[in-house]
Amino acid sequence: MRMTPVAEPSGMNDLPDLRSSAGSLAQRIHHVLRGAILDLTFPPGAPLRKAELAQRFGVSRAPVTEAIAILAAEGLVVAMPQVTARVAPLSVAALREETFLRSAIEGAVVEQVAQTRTEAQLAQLGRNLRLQELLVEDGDTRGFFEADMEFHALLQGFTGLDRVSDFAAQVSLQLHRARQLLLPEAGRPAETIVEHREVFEGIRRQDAPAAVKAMRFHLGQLVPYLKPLEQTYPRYFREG
Amino acid sequence: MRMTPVAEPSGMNDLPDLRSSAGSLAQRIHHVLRGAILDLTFPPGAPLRKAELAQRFGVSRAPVTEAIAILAAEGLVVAMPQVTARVAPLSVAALREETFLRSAIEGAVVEQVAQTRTEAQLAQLGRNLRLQELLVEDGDTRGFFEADMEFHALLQGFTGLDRVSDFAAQVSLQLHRARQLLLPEAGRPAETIVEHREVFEGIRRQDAPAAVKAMRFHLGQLVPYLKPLEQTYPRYFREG
DNA sequence: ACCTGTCAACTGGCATGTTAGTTGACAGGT
DNA sequence: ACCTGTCAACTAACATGCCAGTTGACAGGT
Repeated sequence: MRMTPVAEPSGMNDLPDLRSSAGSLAQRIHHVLRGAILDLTFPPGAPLRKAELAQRFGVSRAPVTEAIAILAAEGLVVAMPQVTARVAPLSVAALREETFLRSAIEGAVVEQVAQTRTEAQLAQLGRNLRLQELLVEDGDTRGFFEADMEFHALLQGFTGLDRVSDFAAQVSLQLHRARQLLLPEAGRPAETIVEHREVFEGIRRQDAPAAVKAMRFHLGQLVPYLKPLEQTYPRYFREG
Repeated sequence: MRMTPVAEPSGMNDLPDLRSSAGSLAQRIHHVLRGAILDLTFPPGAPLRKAELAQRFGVSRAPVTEAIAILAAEGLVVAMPQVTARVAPLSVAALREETFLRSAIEGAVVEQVAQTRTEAQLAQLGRNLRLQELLVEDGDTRGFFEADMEFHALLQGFTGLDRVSDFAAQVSLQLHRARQLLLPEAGRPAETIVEHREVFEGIRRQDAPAAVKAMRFHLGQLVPYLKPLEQTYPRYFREG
């Protein structure tokens, strides 16, 4: 499997402004850094120096310390005492594990939704699918990526369990980063839509086993891309 | 369903010593506080005053601040800006959600383990089950609780995915606390062992669907106890 | 050339001071 | 009696200083 590397992040000079969002400085900084790590503005391995970040945000080191501590607990940065924290490297093993967990959770989600879905929910999913098709036709890869996430978020919301989305996201943090690198894979978006439609069909027919099977298949499709990804971006997978 | 309240935590004057375990002070404090919250030494609603904790541990407020920030991110404490952080209250809704997620994950775990289990693993599970029976006969509720957790941990370990245990634990934090309160429910341990045996049998016969069904049933058995639990310990479920 | 010990610059962990926001008691008005 | 405004004590958030551990360069020995 061959891959075209995407343009890599230039550096880390473009962080969103802190004035956005609310909460304590520490919370806002955590939010901004988290976003920067997830969209690869801060690539795996990038150092997070507290003094430097504090200066960049125009604050002291205290709130930055707190933010980094939380990121470390989430597994997005690796921090050892007395050593500069770094954005956590990707690892094929971790990505496999997340795929396993994500399949488990999202499988259970569609299993339930297939049994409880309303016509209104079905319509909402249908609209999202048509949007996905539109965006692929337009070649809007980034837009498609977001519509894709929206599809899964809709399903999670339909369970009526409002923390499920949070856990699902928490479990997919590394996958989220990996998918950024896989975005330009030509062909995948088209296949993805077919798989999404399969899930949708299962839900429409209230055929829970079929919906579960389709969802698991869909999520498993990422696995074959992982090894080549490691070949293409060895830097992001190394521990150094 | 009637319940006998367990003796409630007397206060919070008995924290483990910090000298145990390694890592930075902040990490160690996080670990100690986490344990105290999970075993209800710090009951839901208990205030976590930074200066007070700092003094108790014989450190400054900085590492305590970091530890509490992480606990807040984990959902074990609720923290609002400028307001004293408190141990997160229990909530029936949250416990239901965790049951859903835990069933999803542990269901997927036994599904895989049923297909891949070795004789050695089977023997290990068998030993654990006999230990559970012994502890119930002896009326060692606490010991049984730990053997129960060990049973689930063994299964998670058998997947060969070493982060699965962590996620499963992370997803079950509130449930862990609730189970502390349910420990003295007479009769449950005996039933629990029957349910565990059912799971074990599915795995032994390599009958994945049966093992999954048994595990889901087992985990779902907690749900009927939640409402009465809320009646018995309203203080622990209130937001105040 | 390689390995090793030393040292200086750097960086993070922790302590502490300062400030601003919150809370609860109390007084005064209705 | 109840509601409301005021105020003092408390507490968390953040800034900053200091010290100890780490790193990488360099010198000297093999």
